[in-house]
Amino acid sequence: MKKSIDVKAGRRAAFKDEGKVTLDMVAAAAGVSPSTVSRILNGTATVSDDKRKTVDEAIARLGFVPNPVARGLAGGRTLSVGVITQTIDSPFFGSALRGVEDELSRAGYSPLFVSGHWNVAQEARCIDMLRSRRVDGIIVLNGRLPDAALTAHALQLPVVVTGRALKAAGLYALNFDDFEGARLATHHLLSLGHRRIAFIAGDPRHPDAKERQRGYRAALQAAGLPLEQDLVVPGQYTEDSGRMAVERLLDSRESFTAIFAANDQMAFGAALALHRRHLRVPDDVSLVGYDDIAGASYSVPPLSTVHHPVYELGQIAAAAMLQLLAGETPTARLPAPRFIARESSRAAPGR
Amino acid sequence: MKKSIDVKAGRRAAFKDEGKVTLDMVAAAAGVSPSTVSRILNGTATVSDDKRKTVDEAIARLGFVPNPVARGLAGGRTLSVGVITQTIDSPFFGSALRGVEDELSRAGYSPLFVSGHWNVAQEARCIDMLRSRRVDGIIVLNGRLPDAALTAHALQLPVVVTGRALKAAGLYALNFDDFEGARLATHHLLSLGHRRIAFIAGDPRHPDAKERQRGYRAALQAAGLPLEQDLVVPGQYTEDSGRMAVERLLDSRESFTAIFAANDQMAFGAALALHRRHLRVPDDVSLVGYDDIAGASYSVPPLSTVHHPVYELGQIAAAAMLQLLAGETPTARLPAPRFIARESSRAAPGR
DNA sequence: CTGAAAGCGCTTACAG
DNA sequence: CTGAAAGCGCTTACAG
Repeated sequence: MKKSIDVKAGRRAAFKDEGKVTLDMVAAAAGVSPSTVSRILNGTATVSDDKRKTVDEAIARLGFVPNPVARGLAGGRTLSVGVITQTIDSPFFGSALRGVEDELSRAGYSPLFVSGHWNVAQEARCIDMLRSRRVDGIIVLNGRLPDAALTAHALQLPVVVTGRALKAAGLYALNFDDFEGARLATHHLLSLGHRRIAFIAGDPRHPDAKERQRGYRAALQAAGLPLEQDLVVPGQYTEDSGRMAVERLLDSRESFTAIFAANDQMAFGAALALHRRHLRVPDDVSLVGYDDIAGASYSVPPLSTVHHPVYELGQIAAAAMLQLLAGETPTARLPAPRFIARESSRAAPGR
Repeated sequence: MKKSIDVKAGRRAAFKDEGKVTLDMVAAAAGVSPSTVSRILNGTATVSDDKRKTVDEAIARLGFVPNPVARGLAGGRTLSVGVITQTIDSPFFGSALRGVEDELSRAGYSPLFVSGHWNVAQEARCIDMLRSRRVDGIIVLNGRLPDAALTAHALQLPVVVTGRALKAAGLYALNFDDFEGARLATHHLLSLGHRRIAFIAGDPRHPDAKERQRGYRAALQAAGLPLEQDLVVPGQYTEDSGRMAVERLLDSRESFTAIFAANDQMAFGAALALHRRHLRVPDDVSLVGYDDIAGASYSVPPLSTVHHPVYELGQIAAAAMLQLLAGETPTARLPAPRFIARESSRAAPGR
């Protein structure tokens, strides 16, 4: 339900008008036409050096700042790009947002962040909202929007999407190698001599969760170990689901010497469950997470995990968007995942 | 350095034009003037019921969505409010952003998030950017901007600021009671029988850090205990500063049975330092934090801390902004801090 | 209660 | 290389 708000009334009552300087004023001050000022501003067409100089001076002297709103109306571009994030306060995507912001602002663009909450309907509404605000392009950070919806929008304005592999006109997809990351993590545990490695799976609705599980399996297989179905327990990427998964595991009396959780948040939940049962990490059980979120290096003990360069993800996504906007074809790829051994994992007992 | 980007070229080459429907088209379809459609859209002036009906139908049939960019230019309002956050990926402010977003979107407004990075110059640039984008108002989440700068801007457009007490025309300030929160936390430790309670102070450049220290002192004083300067160690609100503070404390051979860290991040660092020295929490040392950030309930052991309703902070700040925009005077206050006892604190040894 | 007209601050074909 | 003019899609006094 929209409240109706009489802004003008409030404004009139309380705020004095800002003494804004317009492009026309600059033109008058420099003794040229507005068109010329506009051209200089945009680097369109060629302008004689002396005119450019007087105009530049006038701009500086008057402290002129172009009005992006007017620019948006007249030129069809708003210098803003929409960013659909799932939860704006996510520990994982937070730094991606910073990466986007930093990269975009270099080129004079601003991000418009909206949250989809992993909800298709909500994400669709975000896109409508962003398009009604005439953003120049849209960056979609993961989410559950169908590929078809994305490719359809990409026909109308540039789209960069993360978390899936997809090829289409006007669209660029960026994806982490979750398979490889999970393989590395599992391999780490194997190389420490662990043979019975439990796996706490992520939310199966996320494609990355499936990839991570595939990586876990592939590593076991490469080591010639069988996949024990009983050591694989479902989770939802939340702390609490990690805690419950370990409780279930412990109650099943299945033996294991290590746990690989498909993300750090579940690993934290797992650590708590182990602590409650008086099992020590890593003395009794080795624990490995995934993502390397902010808290990972300061948990007790510090968590061994797979690091994804998330800040770079944001930066690279933004850079790709700028290329798309410039009519170029992006080619950047994401850096490979790196395993970071900290203190939550050590050699298996008796080795 | 700004890259120059020829957007139009890219757009022309790759994207087909969106078949947008304009207000004029709606007017034509409904057989009324554009003015009338505009009035109906904005609830300005009175319109006869039958016209309203035909117009509403035309809007629905054509799927018309007003263009906020044009609205912004013509009406002087953009239905967007700037939000200066310090670090967009902060564990503390993250949920405030969600609160802002949720509340604003109810009224059809969108937030424009920018990061000030606790840097006055950067924050000032953010404000310039937001104003050049013609936001209708600005919400400043803490930060270091001088009060004078804020009150000056508030003369021109509504400003809501958190993290400081300030009264001025067009401005509304919202502040947590950090003094009280710290008093509660210290009192909790005292009531458990702790007498030698170390305090890890926050970044002294943050006013809340001073308030928290005041609260600590006040509680000791109320209990008739002297303030031991040697038990107060400086920190910067980061995990690492918490870790170092505890190391310093331990090296000083000062005796203490509990630690109160001025924020959770420092408490995590403290916990790690204690762990490294083979001191158990809470068996050997009780530990209390402040903020109740996301990880606090899942650290090992779960951290006792002071909870500030940060999501509500965002919501209330946004609601106050909407009131300011409507020419009303906000009166909402923030809820009081609450102490949450978890497992990192327990009775002092010998009690 | 409703329209015609001007204007918000820019950009961009169209001429020259 | 540069200007005059039209236009982006709305809102809002001004009349009636």
